[in-house]
Amino acid sequence: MQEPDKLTVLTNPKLTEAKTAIEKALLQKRTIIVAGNCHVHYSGRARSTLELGERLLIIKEDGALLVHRPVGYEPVNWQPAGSVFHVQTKENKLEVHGVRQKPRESVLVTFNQIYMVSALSLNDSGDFLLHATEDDMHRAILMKPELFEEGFKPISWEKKVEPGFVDIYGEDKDGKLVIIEVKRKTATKEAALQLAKYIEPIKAKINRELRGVLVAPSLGKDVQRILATMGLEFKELDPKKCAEVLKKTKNAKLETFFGEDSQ
Amino acid sequence: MQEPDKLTVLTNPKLTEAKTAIEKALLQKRTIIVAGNCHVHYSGRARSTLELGERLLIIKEDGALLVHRPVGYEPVNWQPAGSVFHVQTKENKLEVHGVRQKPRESVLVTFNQIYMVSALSLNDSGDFLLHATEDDMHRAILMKPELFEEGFKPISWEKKVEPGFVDIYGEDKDGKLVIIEVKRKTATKEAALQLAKYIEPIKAKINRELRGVLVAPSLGKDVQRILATMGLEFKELDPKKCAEVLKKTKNAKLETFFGEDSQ
DNA sequence: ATATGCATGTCGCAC
DNA sequence: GTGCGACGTGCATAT
Repeated sequence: MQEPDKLTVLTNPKLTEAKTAIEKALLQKRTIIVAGNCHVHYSGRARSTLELGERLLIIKEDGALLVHRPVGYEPVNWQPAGSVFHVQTKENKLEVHGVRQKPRESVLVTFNQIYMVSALSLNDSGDFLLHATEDDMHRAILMKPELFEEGFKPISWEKKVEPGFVDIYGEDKDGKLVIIEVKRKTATKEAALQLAKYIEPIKAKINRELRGVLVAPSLGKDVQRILATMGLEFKELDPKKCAEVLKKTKNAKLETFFGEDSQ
Repeated sequence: MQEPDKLTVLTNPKLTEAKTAIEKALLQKRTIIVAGNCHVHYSGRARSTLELGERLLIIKEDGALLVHRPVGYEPVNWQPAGSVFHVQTKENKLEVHGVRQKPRESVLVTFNQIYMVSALSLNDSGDFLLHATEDDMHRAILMKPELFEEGFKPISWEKKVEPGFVDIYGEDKDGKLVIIEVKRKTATKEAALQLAKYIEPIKAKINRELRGVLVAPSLGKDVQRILATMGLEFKELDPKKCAEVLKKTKNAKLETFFGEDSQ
C-alpha cells in the first residue's frame, strides 16, 4: 500500500547527516520538515533578523519555505513557492539558504542543532471549496433577487463605470436604477465612501432617479449616519444565508436534472 | 543536554496510538505535527471543505492550528491561537476538532491514515527584528530631515487630524507647512487620495500655505497626474536607504557612547 | 508586466 | 470591544 520511502525520519541527526537527507529530499521534491535550534536572516523587500531559538523549518515540493515559531498562526519568516535552495555545513552549523528572483529576496536559516529531519512524499489532489465569500453574495442576489428586495431586477454585475466596478446594478419595482455595493462583513465608512464615489459620477451622467444601497451583514459605528447624509441606503444580508440559498438553488437544479420537482 | 522527551516521533502509527500521542502532546502544550491522509471542514466566518488528500497538520502550544498542502506558502485551513482541541477516533477515522470563540469558528480534520505524529517541546525566546518598514522611513526622516528635503523641520508625527493620522508634518525652509504621507513601496492612487483627504480639511481650517507631499520609492501609473491635479508633490525615497540611515545613526550614537567622534 | 480588490486575511495600536 | 492602517501581506483577475 505504501512505498517504502514515503516517509523518512531522522531524530537527532548529526548536521552532516541532516544535510545529506535534506539535499536528497530537495532533489526528490518531497515535503521537508526540520526541527532545530536556529537563527534566521531575511533580505529582500525588507530585512529581518531572528535570534537563536527552536523552530520548525518546512520546505514544500514547490519550493515554498516556512519558518514557524512554537506560537502563532503566521510564519515568522518565509519564502513563496518557486524558491531555490542551497544547503551547506559551515563551522559546525547547517545553513539552509532559499533564494527567489522577482523580487530578489533570500532567507538564510542557520541551525546549530537539529532534533528532527522528516521528508514526506505527499499526494494531494483534493478539491478545496470556500463558501460564503463576497462573490457568493453577488451570485445569490443575481439568482434570487428578492434576497435583496421584492421586485428587484438585476441588469448587470461587476460593471465598469469609472472610477471602478459596481458590484451589482439593476432596477427596483418602481423602475428606479439601483447601484449595490456588497460587503461580506461589517461595512466600514470606507465602504460607504466607495459606494458614494461610484454613485456621484453616474448621477451626473444620467437624468434618472438613482438609489445607492450598501448590502452587508451589519454596519460599523458611524456608517449609518454617513449613509444618511449621502442619501444612501443599507440592506442587511448575511453571507451565510447567501451560501444557503446557492446550495438550495444547486439542489433544485440537480433535482430538475434528475426529473424531480424543484419545489 | 536534552531532556529525553524533547522529541517524540511515531511513524505509521495506528489511529488509536496517534490519538493517545496527540492528546498527551496537547496536555503538555507541545508543538504537534501530524502527516496523513485527511479531509477538512471549516465553519465560522465562512465555510469550506477540503477533499481527501495527504497533508500536514500542525498544532502549536498556544492553540494555533495549520493545515498545509504539499504546495503553497499559505495554509489551506487554519485556526488562530487560542483554539481548543478535541481528538476522537470514530469509524476507523481520527478526528481532530479545533474550536475557538469570538468569532465562533471550528476546523475539523478527519484522518483515515496517519504516516507520522511528532511532538516537540520547542523553546524559543529569540527576538525578531524587521527593518525597512514604513515606520523606519518615518523615523529616518525625523532623525535626518534632509533625507526628505534640505531645510525641512519636522514638528510632529502620527498626528491625529480628522479624518485620520498624518504620517509627518513640519515646516520647509520657507516656513510653509508640509504634510507628508509615506509609503514603503510604489504609491498607488489610493495613497494620493489618502493624502488629499488629510490635506483638504486642514487647508480649510488654517489660513496658511500648505504643501502635501507623497514620499515613496516610486509612483504607480497615473499617480503623478493625480498628484498634479490636486496640487500635491512627490519625493522619491527608498525604505532600504532609510534603514541604512537608521543603522548609521545608531552606530554614530554607539561611537559617541564609546567616546569616539561620530563624523 | 501592472493595477485593482478580496481575504476565514492577521496583527498591532489607539480610543 | 471597535476602528484604522500596515504588511516582506498573498492571491486572482483583468487589462
